[in-house]
Amino acid sequence: MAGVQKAKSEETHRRVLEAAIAAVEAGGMEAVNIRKIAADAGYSVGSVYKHFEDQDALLLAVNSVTLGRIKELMASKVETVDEPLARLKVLALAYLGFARDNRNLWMTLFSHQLPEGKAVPEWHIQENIALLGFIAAPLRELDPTMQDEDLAARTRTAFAAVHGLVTISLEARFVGLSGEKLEEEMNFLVERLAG
Amino acid sequence: MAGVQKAKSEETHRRVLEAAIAAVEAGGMEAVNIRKIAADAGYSVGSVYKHFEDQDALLLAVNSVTLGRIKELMASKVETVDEPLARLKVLALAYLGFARDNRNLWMTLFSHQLPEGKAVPEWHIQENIALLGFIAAPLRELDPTMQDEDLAARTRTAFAAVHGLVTISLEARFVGLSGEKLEEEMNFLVERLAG
DNA sequence: CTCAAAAGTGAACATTGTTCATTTTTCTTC
DNA sequence: GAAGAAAAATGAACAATGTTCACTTTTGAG
Repeated sequence: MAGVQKAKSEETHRRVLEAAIAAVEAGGMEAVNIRKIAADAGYSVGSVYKHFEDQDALLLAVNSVTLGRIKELMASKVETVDEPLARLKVLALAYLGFARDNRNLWMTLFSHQLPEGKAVPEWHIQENIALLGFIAAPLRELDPTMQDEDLAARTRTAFAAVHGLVTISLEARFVGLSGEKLEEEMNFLVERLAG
Repeated sequence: MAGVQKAKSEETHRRVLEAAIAAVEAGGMEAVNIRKIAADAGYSVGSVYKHFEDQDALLLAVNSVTLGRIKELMASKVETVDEPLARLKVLALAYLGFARDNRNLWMTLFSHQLPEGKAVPEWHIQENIALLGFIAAPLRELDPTMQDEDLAARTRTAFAAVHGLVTISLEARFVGLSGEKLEEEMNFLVERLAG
């Protein structure tokens, strides 16, 4: 009759996290209200704190899931294209597509900030850096002679540029480009940077 | 003996806004606590609300000042360089420099989000778009044959790419490039996009 | 069966954005 | 200058929400 505690603990963790993800999807970061999350998941407020140290930790967990989804999406795209430059374009468009289709998750991923003094945990930094691998590989293929250090810098630059275009396109403060035109600009950007 | 009301009103507005700017500079967006702002400015909470509809409006005012400073900085740089490509590089590095030197103001400018349903006021959108003019001009010089519509899109793309590089470099979640290497990448980015 | 540990609860507290009835100051009119 | 209206300023009170913790219930081990 052993294992009930473990199963219960895991289910609670999962259901709380799922409720938090659903809340973010529905209403963005601001919608993560501990009382609401607890009620949605079917527990009391106290139980949430048994599984997540505080609201920031919960949001970090949500962001970790989001990053996982992005990584999964990119992994599925990588296999479909051989030619390095074309692959980079597909990756960039996939990243853009994810942001468009999952606006709230994506914005939470990048706008949630830990309070001053609290450092981003190393495992989460690694999750982010892992994404860069998808970009580094084709860049390496395009220029095998590049030094490792330069490749690393160039990879970050390429990612950052694409990320910026996605960011600005979603910003209400700028009148973003929409639809096809945006995708054209994305292709232009990748071609100029990597071509 | 007239004009006292106007002067008082203006001074209160100014001092509240100054306190809010100081708070953001010192501790970021989260440091904007109405009670603290009121105390710092030397007024009661109620007075803050006589001049700013709510916290979002106050932050919007702070962001407007920040944008003004960025604009001023860019305007001062534009005059120093004739050659279009070099001017773009100077502008990009100035933008990066501002973000580094005014991290909290810069991050507040781009991470403060209005609650769902509240639209960014048109005057603030215009303030943002005004920045693009600095970029559009040299791009036009570099390619006078470009269609207006294409120039507008290319301008946004160039700005977005630079903005992305700045963003990522400030993100704790990524291990950003630092110092000289970052400036090298910025120059590379501008050259590839506009050169 | 008994007791310790883990899971779960929810009242209570602290912080903070916001409102509004009230007071104080300034302006206008006579 | 006096009186009333309008504006400026106040701060207590309310509501929402993150967090804690003493307590109850459930599970596991001996």
